[in-house]
Amino acid sequence: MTDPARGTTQRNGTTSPRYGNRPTMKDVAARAGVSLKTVSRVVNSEPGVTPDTERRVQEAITALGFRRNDSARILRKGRTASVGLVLEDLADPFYGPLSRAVEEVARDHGALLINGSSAEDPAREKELVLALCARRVDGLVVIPAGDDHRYLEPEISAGVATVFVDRRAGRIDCDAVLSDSFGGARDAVAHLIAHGHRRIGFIGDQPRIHTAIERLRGYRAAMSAAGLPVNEAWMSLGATEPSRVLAATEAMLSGPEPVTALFAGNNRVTVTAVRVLAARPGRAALVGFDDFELADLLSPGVTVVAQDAAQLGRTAANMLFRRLEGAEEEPRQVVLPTRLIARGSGEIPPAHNVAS
Amino acid sequence: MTDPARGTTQRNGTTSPRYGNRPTMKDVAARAGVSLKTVSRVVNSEPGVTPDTERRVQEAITALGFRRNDSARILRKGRTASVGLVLEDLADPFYGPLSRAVEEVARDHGALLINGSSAEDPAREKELVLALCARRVDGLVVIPAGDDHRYLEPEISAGVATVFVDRRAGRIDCDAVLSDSFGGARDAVAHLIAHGHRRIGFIGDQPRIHTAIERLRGYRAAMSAAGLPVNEAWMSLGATEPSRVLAATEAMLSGPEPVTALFAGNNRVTVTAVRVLAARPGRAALVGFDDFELADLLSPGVTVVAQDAAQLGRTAANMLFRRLEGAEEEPRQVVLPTRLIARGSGEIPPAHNVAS
DNA sequence: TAGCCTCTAGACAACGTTGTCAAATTCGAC
DNA sequence: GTCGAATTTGACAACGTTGTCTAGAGGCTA
Repeated sequence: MTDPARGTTQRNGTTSPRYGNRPTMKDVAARAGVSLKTVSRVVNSEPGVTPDTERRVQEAITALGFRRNDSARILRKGRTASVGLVLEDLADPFYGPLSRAVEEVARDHGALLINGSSAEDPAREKELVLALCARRVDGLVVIPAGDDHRYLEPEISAGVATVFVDRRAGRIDCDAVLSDSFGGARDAVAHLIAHGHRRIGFIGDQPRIHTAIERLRGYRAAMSAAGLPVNEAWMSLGATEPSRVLAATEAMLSGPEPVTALFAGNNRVTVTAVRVLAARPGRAALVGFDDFELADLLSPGVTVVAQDAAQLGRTAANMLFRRLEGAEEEPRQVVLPTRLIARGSGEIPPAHNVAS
Repeated sequence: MTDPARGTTQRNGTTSPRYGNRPTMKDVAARAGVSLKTVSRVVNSEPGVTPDTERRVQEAITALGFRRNDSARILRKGRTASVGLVLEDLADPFYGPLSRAVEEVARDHGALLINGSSAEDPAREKELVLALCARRVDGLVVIPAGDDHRYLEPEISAGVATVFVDRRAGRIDCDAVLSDSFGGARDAVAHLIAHGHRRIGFIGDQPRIHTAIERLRGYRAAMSAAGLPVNEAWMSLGATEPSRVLAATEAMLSGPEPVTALFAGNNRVTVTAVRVLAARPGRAALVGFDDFELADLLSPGVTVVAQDAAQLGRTAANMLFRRLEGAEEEPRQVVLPTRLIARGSGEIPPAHNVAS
């Protein structure tokens, strides 16, 4: 037995396919009494096959239940017709639509989507990205967890088209599609200031993450533009798990200089903040980054800076396929605008909240 | 040029890798002055290589930026270490956690996940499933859109392990992991009846979909167990897009025999129903199938029959890998229980709602 | 030093497909 | 009936990897 992939090399007939395995073009060819290449031609609808021959081949294909092995095809053709998507967590409602949008564009180009969740762990991001490269995906869409992507350089220069989404690539020059985190954050905080707030808290993601820094920058810019001082205790960057956000929120609302309004740095933080505020007496104002379903039905409705996740995905995927079709431009960074949606929670005046 | 996959066959040195393409083991071997097989041994950490040889090979690998081509490996080994997941829509918050759960199990088994959205279109489901089979995924997790899966028979008997989730397979005998749609729906409606409702509406998914039928059955069972008559106008199955659900809800609430409570057949229907009810004077009771984020923060909180999407995915993936590891049991159907979570919206008594 | 055994390394075929090229066949026109 | 062109078909190599088998180098014992 020189045959590694076969469990049993026994045969169930004369020239029929090997037992327990799928028939190949060779099997089809034998059954139809034609050559391998003719089968290939029929399977790929290539010209130059008599209707009669084609019929015989088709019959053999049906009879044997043949299906072309795309692994072999990929190896031969050098293109996998698949793109990889690495994101943080598919279960996060922000990434679902993004992933779906990438998938749709891929589908329009006849490609399948392989995705993986990094769980916000840089090591796992790298592991996933490299596994996808080993599979020779034609292109990669990456929502990075880490901040150093030099490990991707050999892959990119070997021809793996890559587009970063939502966060910039770290230490390499690469296509990216971003939301205007800075501007959006600035607008959010300006909105709170316009409604009379002077002590505003910011709870954001881990400082390793690009958007967290940008949003903090926007927060500072808005405060400074209004001539307001900023207290270190009003800014908290870290993991977005509920327990930490809860603690940070409580601390800001009850410190020596309690904030009267909160700016939440992403959808998960916002939801936790809503819970905390709902459980507290008094009402603090709140604006969140990212829109979320039902934000309008809460009371008060939650004011948010919305970014279009699907549009991010679509834009990135389109850039990717443009590159795959041979575009040789310099790496580009596209920044999509955000939109402030006022629903009430940002318009609660400070007087309602603070005793004195 | 007998070389299809290469754009240019020019070389950039003597034995260096081909221009514009990735180096192969052959290139590494040439550079390290060893044979192909030795490189393979190093790459796969096989024993029988001197430390010195190994070092030379590693150096060549690093210098050339070699990464093993998994397409070739897959072809040779006969296993792709990937599983396919076909679902309805990755952007739906119900499927995100499910997909993530499948991914985690796959990851534990060293496999990647390829997913595709059927958009609830049976033709597209079939197309996707067969594309995945052509890629020779080791296994398939399918949330079916169609109701006839005989097209999968040759694939399954050729060895593609397959598990259906959330909905039963149509016209074939296959592993499946389901939620107790019947029981959950019965509980939901019984809850409404217990709070005094006698005219209850049901808005569900398209009747082609297994869960829609089961939930309708549960609705009827609860009504009939309470000795309540059922009016055809109180039941509406169809697409879950907001416009239809809105129309159906309005019709039930304002017909000649208006309902005083609604049972919504899935998360999307529930959310639309919440919107409709919020915009109307008077309060109708509501229970939804599927839990959703923030259901507890609405006023009133939305009572739901919760199913654990992640658990569905995890269970299915585990069944899949058990099969892949050689389990030869009969096809099994696992039914996971649902849980009624009372939050208030189901406890609104009919008197509050109807004028007379 | 012969004989045997172990360990390292390489030659070669195979996985299932597609591109190239050449052979065989058909057809029409002279 | 012959020639040339067009059409259909097939033989073969190649994609990049891994499994098998064998050759050689080196160590040990007698």
